[in-house]
This record gives sequence, C-alpha cells and structure tokens, in this order.
Amino acid sequence: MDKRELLLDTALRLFVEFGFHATPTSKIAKQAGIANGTLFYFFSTKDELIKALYVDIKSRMTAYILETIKDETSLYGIIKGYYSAPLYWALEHKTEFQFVTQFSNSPYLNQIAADEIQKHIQPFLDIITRGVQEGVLKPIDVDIIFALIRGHTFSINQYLIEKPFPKAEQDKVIDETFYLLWGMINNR
Amino acid sequence: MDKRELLLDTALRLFVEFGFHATPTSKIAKQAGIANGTLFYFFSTKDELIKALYVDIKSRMTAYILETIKDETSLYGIIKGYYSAPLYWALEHKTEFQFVTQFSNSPYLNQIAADEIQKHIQPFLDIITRGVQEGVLKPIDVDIIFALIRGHTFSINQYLIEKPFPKAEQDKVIDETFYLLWGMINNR
DNA sequence: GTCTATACACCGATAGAC
DNA sequence: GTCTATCGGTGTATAGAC
Repeated sequence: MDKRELLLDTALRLFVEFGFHATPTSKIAKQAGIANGTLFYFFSTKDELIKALYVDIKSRMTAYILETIKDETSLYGIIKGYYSAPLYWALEHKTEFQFVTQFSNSPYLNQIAADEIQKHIQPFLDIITRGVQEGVLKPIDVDIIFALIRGHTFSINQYLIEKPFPKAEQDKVIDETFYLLWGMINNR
Repeated sequence: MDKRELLLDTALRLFVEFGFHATPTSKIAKQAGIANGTLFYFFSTKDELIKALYVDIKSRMTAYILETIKDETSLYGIIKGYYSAPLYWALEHKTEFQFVTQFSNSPYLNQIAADEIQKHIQPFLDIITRGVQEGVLKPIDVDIIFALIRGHTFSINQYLIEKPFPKAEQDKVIDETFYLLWGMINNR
C-alpha cells in the first residue's frame, strides 16, 4: 500500500470512530506512520482528504456492484443484484460503508458535485425505468422505487450490523428481505 | 424563547448547514445575539450542547407521534401512524429531522445512552410484536419489520425533501407508500 | 517525496465584574 | 444570569532541508 492509500485507510478508521471533527490531521499522519507535512503533499487540505476518501470508496463499491450484476440478464436478476451486492459489500467493508453513510448524511455531501453522485446511480435508475415501462415493476414514480430500494438496503444493513449472524444466516436475511422488497415493487 | 432555547435553535441551523466541526461555539453565540460566555453557562461543553439538542428534538418528535396515534385503536391505524407521523413532522421540521439524521449517523450517537434511544422505540416494537403474535403481520423477526418501516420512512422523507410537492401531493405520496409498505409486512 | 520544525489562527472554556 | 476579556491548547497548513 502506498502512502496515499495508507493515509486514506487510516483516516477512514479514525473518522468512523471519532468523527471528522475529533480527528486531527496530525493524528491521521501519526497513526499511519507518516510525517504530518507529507499528508499535505498528497491532500492540499483536510477537506480534500475527506472528499477524496468518499469518491474513492464510492468508486470501489460501484465497481463491485457492476461486477456482480454483469452476467445478469433478467430485470429480476439485475434488481436483485443492485439490492444485494451493496449489502454483501457492506458486510465485507463495514467501516467503509459506515463512512459513506456518515458522509452522505453530513453537509460534506454538498461539496460533492451532483454529477459525481448521479453517475453512480444513473444506470440503476435506467434499469428501474425499463422495469416500469415493461410492466415488470408497478407504475410508480421511478424515484420512489429507487428511494424504497435504497431505504431497504440501508435499514437491512443496519440490522445486519447490529446482529452479528453467521454467514449462512446473513445470506438468508438478504434473500428473504429481497423477496419482501420484490413483492412490494413487482407488478403482479 | 428564552436564551437556552435560542442557543439550541441557532445551533441547530448552523450544525445542519455547516456541520458540527465547522460551527464554532463563538458563531452560535454571536448569531443568537448572546455572549460567548453565556453559552457555557447553559451548556458546560460544546458536546453537551450537541447532545442536549438531540435529546430535545427527539422528545418533541416522539411527543408528536404519540399525540397523533393516541386515538387509534386498530393495529393498522397505529402502524400507519408510526409511519406517517414522522413524515408529517419532518415536513414541518425539515432542519430538525436533518439534524437527527446527521447525528444518528455520526459517532456522536454512541455518546447517547442506549436506554435513552430505547425508550423512544420500545412502544413501537411492542406494537409490532403484538401484530406478529396476532397474525396481522408476517411471521418475521420483529427487528426486521422495525428496520424496514424505518428505512421506508427515511427514504420517503429524502424523496419528499428533494421534490417540493404541494401539500396535497405530499399527502398522496405518504398514503400510497404506506399502502406499499403495509402490503409488504401484512400477513395476507 | 518525505521529513522536521514551526507559524499563527482559532476555538473551547474560564475568570471575574456587574 | 449575563457580560467582557482573555488564556492555554490544539490544529491546519507552510517553509525549507534533505
């Protein structure tokens, strides 16, 4: 891991444990075993570091999701992938997911350009739109369907964090909650 | 409004706009038209102020919810109240709701005693438990049902914030999304 | 690129008068 | 209770050597 990555990784853990405020750059550098000044060689300000961390994690999560669904052909399979992949990723990357949640609900989000956010969700919105057009999904506003799926993901992730089930049980929860979700948005 | 309330109210707006970090106590006091030192007469530390604000808002929101559902007798009516009341409250108290969301997803939440949080959600958990026992709700883990309802509330609130509908349309969204939610957890 | 040393602004919190 | 004045500590960021 190069120094830049090491700084991001250390910052991630500290931010999630103590928050942005209570995590000085000096602490990040020290715990990463890197000189204070070097941090500012890679990131011109602390805010830049925070934003870079967000963009970085988001990209990796999106890449994982796209990799997961790449062989799915049915709308059902794709939507299931868009629901379950983030959950599986979150289980393997708890801290990262917590950071994204924390960041997304803080004023920092406003510092991220709208199109940076849009580019991650647009493909999924397109899929939902297709689902509605083809009559597979209920004729509801696409943004509502998107919001509902997202809310599901968010809350089931919280649930899985609070209850440390064995792997098999986790899979079952993800499967069964998708079944519930699908029943809600599916146009029967 | 007394000075304590005025400080809380001013802090609320600043925290939501700039975050905890970028909001110094001096700015809060100044914008509230109150001397810097006086802030520390009411709140011994900045963290105390932040926590007091959270407890304060949570209490008011809970009071509103309980008031809303107090005449409901059916499980359906009570659960609908528990879903829709927070949304109506959030529409009237956008900043407050945003603050609670921000706080709940930050490490500050750990500073709040578990039973302080529990006391707000326990009555609702009891209702859900009853619903499952009576066969009105699907036989799923109560905490999952709770998580799903909460996720619904959260995401539909985001949706309503992003799309500034007229009142009638908002009511319709809340009603229809509850219908979807109910269809998902109801034991048909 | 990476380090050490340091500037200096700022903030949380206190002291003490009224 | 409320104010003014201020201190000590801390944190971001820079300068400059290597």
